[in-house]
Amino acid sequence: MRQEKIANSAPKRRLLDAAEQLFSERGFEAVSVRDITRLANANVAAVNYHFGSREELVELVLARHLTPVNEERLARLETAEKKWSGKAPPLEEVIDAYVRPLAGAVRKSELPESACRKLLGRIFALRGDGFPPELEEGMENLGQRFTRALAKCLPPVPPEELAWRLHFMNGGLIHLLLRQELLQRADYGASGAPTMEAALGRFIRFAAAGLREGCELETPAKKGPQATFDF
Amino acid sequence: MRQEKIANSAPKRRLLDAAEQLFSERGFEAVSVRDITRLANANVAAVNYHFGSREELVELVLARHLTPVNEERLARLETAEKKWSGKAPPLEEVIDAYVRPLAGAVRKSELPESACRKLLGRIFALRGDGFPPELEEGMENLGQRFTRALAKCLPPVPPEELAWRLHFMNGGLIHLLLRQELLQRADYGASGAPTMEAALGRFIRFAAAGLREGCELETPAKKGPQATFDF
DNA sequence: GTCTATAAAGTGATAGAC
DNA sequence: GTCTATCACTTTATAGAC
Repeated sequence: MRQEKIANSAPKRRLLDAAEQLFSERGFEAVSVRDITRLANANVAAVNYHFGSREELVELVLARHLTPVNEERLARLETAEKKWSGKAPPLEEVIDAYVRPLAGAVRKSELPESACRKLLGRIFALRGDGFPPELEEGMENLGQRFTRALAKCLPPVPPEELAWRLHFMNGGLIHLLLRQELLQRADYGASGAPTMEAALGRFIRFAAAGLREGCELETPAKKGPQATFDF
Repeated sequence: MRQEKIANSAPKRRLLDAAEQLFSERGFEAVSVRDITRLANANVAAVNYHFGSREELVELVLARHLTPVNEERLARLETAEKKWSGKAPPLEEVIDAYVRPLAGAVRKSELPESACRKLLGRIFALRGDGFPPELEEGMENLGQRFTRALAKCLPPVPPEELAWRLHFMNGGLIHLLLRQELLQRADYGASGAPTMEAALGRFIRFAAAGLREGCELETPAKKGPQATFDF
């Protein structure tokens, strides 16, 4: 018991922090054990002693950041569904349940905002290639759960079309996390408001409009100009 | 002169093909010179002899695929602008100029469709980190050129908001290229039509709706429900 | 052009001293 | 828990034989 406290204390923490920072900057593959121990001021053998292997450390980092986000996503979705008791919640509220937990994770993390944001982006970008089966399954379930919820919000959108649109949405979200610095001007958000919240607000509106495409026009008259352009 | 013909013949080609295939599967960082020479049935020294170094080979692959795509993007944009002589072309037509050249590149390439698609995705995902300055500059110019064109299509969208929306759009596009296999059912496209064209058609409609968000409602009455949900 | 041999540096992991 | 020393590879690149 007392041992566990010692095991979780300073050096292990330092290694974890160093690893997460480097992973966020360079990606998981491009960081060596020696890079981590150097930054953490620890011995070369420390990673293997504390985490078993480099691979186990990577999987720990993945799970540590992914699991709470996905759990909160599901919790928020259930809250929204209860709130609207049976009926489909507004589309924006479902998307909000999907993306808002990312802002919470960034806020709660001890990493700097940009590092945590990029780390989350790296993690989601890894999905389907290099993900441990347990996390892969969690993402799969989450995807199905939200797909069903969104389908209820968007009855006119056929399932295959919806799948594609959600794919585009996920791409936008990953890019938002991973490459926000490509929008170099940092002075967008007014006052001291956290950038992440503002960015997600913009994202929700963009994604909602994209997902809804073709739904809002109940009047058949408006369908004319849309058909003019052929894809 | 005769020497150049020999230098560009079979072995060099085989190396290039092998490299592109492996890069598309694993990403540029995860492929070693030995992986390439092994797949190309060439000697370990062949890459250095034919391309100078691993890095130069990577940059050649980047330029080979990126440059023609970006050139066609600009050409199509200019064609569209001439066609509408001064006035802003329809939004969908500008997005089309931006994304359709990707389908052309995939079609023209000797690589299998999925390999070429993923390779292009890997390339665009690399932008801003690991891009040679020349290509970085080209992407920067292209981005500014299209941003101006799209701003003309979307006068009600403020510049910062447009920048964010284009960022989301780019993310969706990269994800479409890189991770299309996450949409496992391959039987979406009807008949023998190339998947890439169909996917881009869907993407254009999604992106256009997202970019246009808030523009189509001229009637102030409709703004009520939108403001109900606060971001 | 192609090949072998080798240099010089880096990788994850571990045995065993302290 | 920490550290050194070391193993067994792998990496890119090149000199020099053929």
